[in-house]
Amino acid sequence: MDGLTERPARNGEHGATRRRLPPAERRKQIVDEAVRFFAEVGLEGKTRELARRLGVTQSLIFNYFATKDELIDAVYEKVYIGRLSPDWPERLTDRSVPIRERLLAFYSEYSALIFEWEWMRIFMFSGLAGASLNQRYLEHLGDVILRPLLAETEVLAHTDTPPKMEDVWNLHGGIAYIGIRQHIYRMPEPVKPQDEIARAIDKYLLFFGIDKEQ
Amino acid sequence: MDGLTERPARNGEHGATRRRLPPAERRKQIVDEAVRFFAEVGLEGKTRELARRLGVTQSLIFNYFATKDELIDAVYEKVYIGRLSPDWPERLTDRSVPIRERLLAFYSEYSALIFEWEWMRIFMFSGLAGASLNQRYLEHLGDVILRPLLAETEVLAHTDTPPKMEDVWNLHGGIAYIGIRQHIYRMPEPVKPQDEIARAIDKYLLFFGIDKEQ
DNA sequence: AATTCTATTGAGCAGATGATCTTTAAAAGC
DNA sequence: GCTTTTAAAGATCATCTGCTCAATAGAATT
Repeated sequence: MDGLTERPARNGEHGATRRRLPPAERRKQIVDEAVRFFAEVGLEGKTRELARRLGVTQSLIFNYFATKDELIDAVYEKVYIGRLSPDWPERLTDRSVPIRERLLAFYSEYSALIFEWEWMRIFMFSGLAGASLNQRYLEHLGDVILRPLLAETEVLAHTDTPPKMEDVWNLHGGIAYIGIRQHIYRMPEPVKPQDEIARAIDKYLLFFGIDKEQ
Repeated sequence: MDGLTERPARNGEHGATRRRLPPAERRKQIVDEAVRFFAEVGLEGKTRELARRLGVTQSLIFNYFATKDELIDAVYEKVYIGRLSPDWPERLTDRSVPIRERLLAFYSEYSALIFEWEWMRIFMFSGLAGASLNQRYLEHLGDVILRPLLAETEVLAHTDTPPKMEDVWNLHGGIAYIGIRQHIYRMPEPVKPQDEIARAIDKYLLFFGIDKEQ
């Protein structure tokens, strides 16, 4: 109506208006910002607001993604891909290393990934939305991480109550909940998350009478 | 344009069109359906779709709620109010009963409440949206349930590592994660959730060397 | 410096969405 | 049975939203 609609603001970088990026670079820029943006406001965040944050026009987004769903797919891909390192199954089952050490190493690395603000929130948003990626990720996690972990526990367990898959999920859930509290419920971060993880692991091992040095 | 916009469908109840309800009753009907609806699709669910499910016109909703936010507030109120029974703090600290029994009783009742599909999802949606109700609920939970629980644990603990608030959160989180897996991530429900809760509690007590009969 | 190529903008459309207001008709009072 | 009251429907508005497309201008090539 007024001819002033959707004028892009200055680009944050260097405070100068930077136009005409190479397509691959611009595409990456859009996806990166979209990850932050959707993590903050949810997948129903509006493309005009995203464009404003990018300092470009809204129509530019549709030059790189045919539909908003396609952009969301790119966000999913960026966030989900490479999250589960393929060498963990091997390291978790390396019996030359004490189980406690293996667990500490795994959850030290893994928590650094999943306690990330963007991952945690997009994972939750996509879970609520019923995205199949979410369920597939958890199935995969169960198959390549938790099930092997159960097998390791079974080998070492000394108690008469045999370990069950649910016990591994309980260990995992108790740790994941640290991130949920922080990033979804916005509660303060524990002073030393790594210590809490270690205690959760020790609680788990003790329950099955597993010696820490084993 | 065509004069056919937004004609309400038949009301599900008795298959008959039921019109002109007493205001209090209609209001309750709207809130009840809104709870289900928003739990399913999120708080950005559209009022027209809600009206369709109710079998009424969209404008009727705004006859009972000035704005959509006001409706959402009513949903929050309905879902949050009375969730934390006021007599739990007392029962959790009743030392004439063994701690394991107290914990089992509490989490048996509490999990029945929080493992509810609607609660779990609306709690998560409102948490992601940053609703203050969410943080206030968790603060309250920490104050009246978890902190007293820590005190009880401290009294009975036999180990040299003193229990910390984070340990109680870990117990709680591991249990809450059962519901999250089921209702947010849509994974299958554990066969016997009560058994898993019992195991989580035993794990917790064992870690602090607390005798189950104590 | 002129030309070409194409990343980006500017303008706008069609349908959706929260909200308003007038009209209709179900039920209570007489 | 007629009147009054008001719950609910019907119509519509202003704005928002995903998306399209022609016009513009930045940069590489010649």
